[in-house]
Amino acid sequence: MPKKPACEQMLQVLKLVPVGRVVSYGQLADLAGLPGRARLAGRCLLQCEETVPWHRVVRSDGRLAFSAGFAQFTEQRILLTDEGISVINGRVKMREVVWKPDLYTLLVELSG
DNA sequence: ATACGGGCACCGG
DNA sequence: GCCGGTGCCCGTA
Repeated sequence: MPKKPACEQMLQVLKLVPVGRVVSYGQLADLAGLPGRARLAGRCLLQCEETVPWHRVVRSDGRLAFSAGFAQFTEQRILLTDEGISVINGRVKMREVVWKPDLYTLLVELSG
């Protein structure tokens, strides 16, 4: 795994999250080799300039990070719904939609 | 048992 | 210090 700036590595991982699946901020950080940096993951998405599936990132308990009533909350709900992920009471059912990547495959994809 | 929602500790930038 | 696109504990229903 080549050494890269933290945000870039997390965005790399994020791009691999398949349609219809989600990851938590902490999971994204973990997979990027930055355990315990959940909030950093959120910051990366905020500052991110390229196009990434930001809507596939939610809190570890399934709640959307944005507060209900904010435009981005609605946007995320719509994007997720379009992918077949139902958002009820501002949260998704992690048991059903969380991404569980095969770590070996992930490593290969990040390397080459 | 399970879901909802409030609240606060955590940890960089 | 201050401030988050967090995590997770805990009381309720």
